[in-house]
Amino acid sequence: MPELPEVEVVRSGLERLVTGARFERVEVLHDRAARRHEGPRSDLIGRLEGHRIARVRRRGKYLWLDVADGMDEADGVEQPDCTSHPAGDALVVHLGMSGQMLVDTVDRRDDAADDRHLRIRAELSGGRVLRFVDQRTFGGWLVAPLDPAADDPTDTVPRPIAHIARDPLDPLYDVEAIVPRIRRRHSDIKRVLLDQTVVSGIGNIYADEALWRAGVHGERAADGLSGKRIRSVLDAAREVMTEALARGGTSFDSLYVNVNGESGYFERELAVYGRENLACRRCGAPIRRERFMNRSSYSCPRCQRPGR
DNA sequence: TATATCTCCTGCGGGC
DNA sequence: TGCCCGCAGGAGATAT
Repeated sequence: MPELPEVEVVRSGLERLVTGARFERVEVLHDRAARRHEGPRSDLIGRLEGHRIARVRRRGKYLWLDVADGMDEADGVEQPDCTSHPAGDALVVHLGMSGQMLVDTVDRRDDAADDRHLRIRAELSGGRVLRFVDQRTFGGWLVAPLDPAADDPTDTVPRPIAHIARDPLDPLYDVEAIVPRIRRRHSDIKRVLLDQTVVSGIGNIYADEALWRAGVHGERAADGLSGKRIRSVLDAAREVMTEALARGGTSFDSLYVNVNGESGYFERELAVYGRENLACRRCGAPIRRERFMNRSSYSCPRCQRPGR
């Protein structure tokens, strides 16, 4: 279940392996993988083939590849300036529940399990192959124009994700501006944390972990919490995701892997998520699992009081 | 306008 | 062994 740390691990891997490469051949093997692209799959393919990957960027759980005209290093031709913000298109990728972006060399033989769930395959210059593998097909690719960011005209963001808020690891993340926004919401604090238009990158796992660290129950009303409490929740979210990123992300199974197909190790350090009936690492009380928003929420009944 | 709920999807595990 | 059902959950669509 890729959340911000897992997506950042993938982004940094892609940045290292595919920046500067050119899309030579793109195959969309499953329509659902391109369902959010406006236009037929041929349009998506046409806007990638022959174009070069200038940068790999991320906001929250979305990552995108700036695609620019121009030749790559192998062509021996001068490249355009990648440090500016190129107007043009971006390949936007969302991993959904089970998406993987795998980078291999052309001569690697795909194994059967990957073949079964291979949704998009892209041959790149330099002999690499970028494969989008997605078992549950919640993820996908789309190509869209880059627009100036609303809060920074010198920055750009793909148009379909302009509504996504900056995440806690973003240099322009402004916690002081977010706290009053959250305090105006008449909704459960966990529901607000999962709203990607308020703060992005937080999913079910890290929401539970952040709330546990801050000692706040997820069903507390956001507009009933003090600014200090909300700030402590947001700070806890940033801390836990920073720690998870340092350990390569959280993996429960083979569904989340980096670009080399390797898993992260943060699952071992989760305090509440997936630990039903196990002792709270802080007070020893058994961790409780409850249904919330049609999914599971984990909390400590002693450290996190639901309030009145 | 704000908030809540539904829907999509596939593989796994448990129960029968 | 095979079938059925619940579960996992991000985010857009739809309902209230």
